[in-house]
Amino acid sequence: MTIRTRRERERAEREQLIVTAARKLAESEGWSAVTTRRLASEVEYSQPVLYSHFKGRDAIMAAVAVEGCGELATALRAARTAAKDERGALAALSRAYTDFARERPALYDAMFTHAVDLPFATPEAPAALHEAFDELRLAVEPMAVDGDDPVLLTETYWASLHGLATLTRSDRLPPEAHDRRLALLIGHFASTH
Amino acid sequence: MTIRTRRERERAEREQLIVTAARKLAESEGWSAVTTRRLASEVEYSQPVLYSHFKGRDAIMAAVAVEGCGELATALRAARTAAKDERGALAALSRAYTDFARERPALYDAMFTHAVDLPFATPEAPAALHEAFDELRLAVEPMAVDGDDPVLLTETYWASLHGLATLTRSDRLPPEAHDRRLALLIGHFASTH
DNA sequence: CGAGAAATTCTAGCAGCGCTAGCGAATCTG
DNA sequence: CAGATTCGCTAGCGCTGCTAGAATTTCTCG
Repeated sequence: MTIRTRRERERAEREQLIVTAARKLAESEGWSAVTTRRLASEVEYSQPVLYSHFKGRDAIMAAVAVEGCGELATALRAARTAAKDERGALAALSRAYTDFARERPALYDAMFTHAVDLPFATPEAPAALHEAFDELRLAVEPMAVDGDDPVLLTETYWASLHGLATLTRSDRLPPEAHDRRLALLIGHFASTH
Repeated sequence: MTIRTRRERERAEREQLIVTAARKLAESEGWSAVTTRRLASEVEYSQPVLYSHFKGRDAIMAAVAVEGCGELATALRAARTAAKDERGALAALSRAYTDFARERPALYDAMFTHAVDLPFATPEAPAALHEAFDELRLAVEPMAVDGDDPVLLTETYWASLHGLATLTRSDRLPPEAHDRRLALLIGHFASTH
């Protein structure tokens, strides 16, 4: 029994090793550099070992994405709770969100750009994902007026942040005006505050 | 001279054939199905012919993207000019934009999601791209208040539409509430109209 | 302790990818 | 019609994700 648990623990550790290596490699050289061969050599195992942990390359990306959601949630919470009023909280959270996307592009892509078969807008979605969305909701909710559905409003605001983050990072929007676009967005969503 | 022009015309026709085939293939089976071998067989030439027209696979995607921009501009113009007032124009254009992304996902990805080395936010950007952005601007501009920079406001609104389109299409936002999210967005950007 | 069973990891390989060198055929020039 | 030039082809390189089956290690039990 103890042997079984030890082996299971070692297996879990190796799985974490793989996810960490994949993430590190993606962050430093982009997802195109994360090949199964390269990743296998990085963790000092052979290729097929990866497939005993994950269904395929995409499943590894999904695991990295879930990790990223947890960190995004943490970053958003820190920004939100440090602000002194509701509008300040929304501004700080928005800044934290787009900073996260800019500074960890590979992680962000795995989470929100790359096609990945994670359940999202359902209860079965990973807890970390719900946490990140809840942080958004806590900052956006206070801006709701009269009949606004808070969840729908949060989804809409999230989409705006996501659009700004992705279009700016791919140079489809000039980066130097990012702050002013963010201010415009906040201005329109928090006009009554 | 006439021989030269004839050959140039034939070359241009073949190039268009490639772009059209690439687009068709991408729309029906996704970009992952657009391999150089498959595309070559589709146009009934050998692989290396593609490389005499385009630098590589990405350049073919870029050509498809430019075509897509032209069609998006057309769709946006039709929606905008058919509306009877400014707010209606913004609503119609927004709907047309997200419809375009939903109905032509591969085309939309080539234009705005896939990393592609097209000049975007510069004067050297393809004319079709400027046309599409101008359509957005013409609909958004009337919503600007006092000191708002119309271009920045357009960029911000575009980002919001882009975020809604991409997150909805990848099932990261529940599709059935798309209309209500769009209404919320318009409500916040056109609050004074 | 040591042989058989079971679990695990590795080697080797498949089919397909983007891309290119270099040869043969078709076309144009004088 | 011969020589030069352009053109498109065949063949191949190094890579990809993924997997079958052999080989090795680990555990079980007489």
